[in-house]
Amino acid sequence: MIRAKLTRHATRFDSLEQEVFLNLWRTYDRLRIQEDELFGRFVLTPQQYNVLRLLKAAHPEALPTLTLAERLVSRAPDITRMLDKLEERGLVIRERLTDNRRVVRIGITKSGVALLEEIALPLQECHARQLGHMSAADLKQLCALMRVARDPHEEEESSWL
Amino acid sequence: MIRAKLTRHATRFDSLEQEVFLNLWRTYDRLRIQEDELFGRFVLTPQQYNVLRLLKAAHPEALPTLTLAERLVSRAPDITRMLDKLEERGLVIRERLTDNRRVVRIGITKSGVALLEEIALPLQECHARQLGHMSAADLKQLCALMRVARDPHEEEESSWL
DNA sequence: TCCAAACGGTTGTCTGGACAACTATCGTTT
DNA sequence: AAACGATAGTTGTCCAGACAACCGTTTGGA
Repeated sequence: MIRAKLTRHATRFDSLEQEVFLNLWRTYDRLRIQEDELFGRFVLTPQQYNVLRLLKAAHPEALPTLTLAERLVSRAPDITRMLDKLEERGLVIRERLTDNRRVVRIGITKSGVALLEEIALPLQECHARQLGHMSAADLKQLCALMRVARDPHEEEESSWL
Repeated sequence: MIRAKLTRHATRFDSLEQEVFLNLWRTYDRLRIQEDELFGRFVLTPQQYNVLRLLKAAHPEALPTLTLAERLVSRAPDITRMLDKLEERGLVIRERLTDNRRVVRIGITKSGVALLEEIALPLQECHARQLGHMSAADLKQLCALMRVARDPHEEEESSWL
């Protein structure tokens, strides 16, 4: 019996940790397909949506470029060009401060907010399709376990959410 | 009290489902940074490593290109070019079957196997760094919950692992 | 037996992500 | 006040991921 268990892990995964990571990757990938399809309809990448979401949360404040980049769910070395595209579409505005001309503050525009509102409902439906089959208790526990999992990999209280 | 709870979710997430998905994304991203660094040292992407892993598991059998693509953790429309690169480096070989000339079978080479063996130990260390702080029980539960989460999004028994 | 559809991969092309090198601005030192 | 380093973004360049169009091969009828 012990043998059987060992064999199972030995053949498919090198370790329990690897199993978790591959499960995480797979799960993320499967769920992401849904999101991609949704955001694709609005010509947005998930990261771009995240930028807008954060800016709306900060609204009517504007955020410095790099502060914004730090708060994103996923790392974004490409933040400048992402903002270029959002600015071209009139979803955000850049303003260079007068007291410190190095800083560029980013704010969400009216049409940015409008786009978010347009997305809100279909996004909720998307979330329901993704995870609607799970109980609230399971969802909470899943959150909790993932928080434990990545805890050592977060620098002190980074506010990515 | 109820108000406070509602407010918390209302401001940061639109729903519990969204919270789970963003947690998943974030957790995947944080842990992936470690893997990327590791595979980068061997000039491999995680997907390329996955290809080699699957081929080694199938060894000495060879797998048709698209069968291989299906089994990958993450979707790979780019499978041809990925295999091009692995072939150039002599890590895999392609052979066109004589009885059905449409099919290209992919096999891992000796030096492919050798590379995997070289990676094995540092990879284990990487996994330990990623998730070594969690108990086996928590890891198992995390796996179980993720399996439930993506269950409806898997076509019948896809063998990605 | 000949043609259309299906299969199995490949290629063209575009976009996004990654890292490093660079510019402009500011604060501080001497 | 010139010079150094630190800060805040930007740009150059390359590679991976995505989708669609394509090509050679096989198969299953008419």
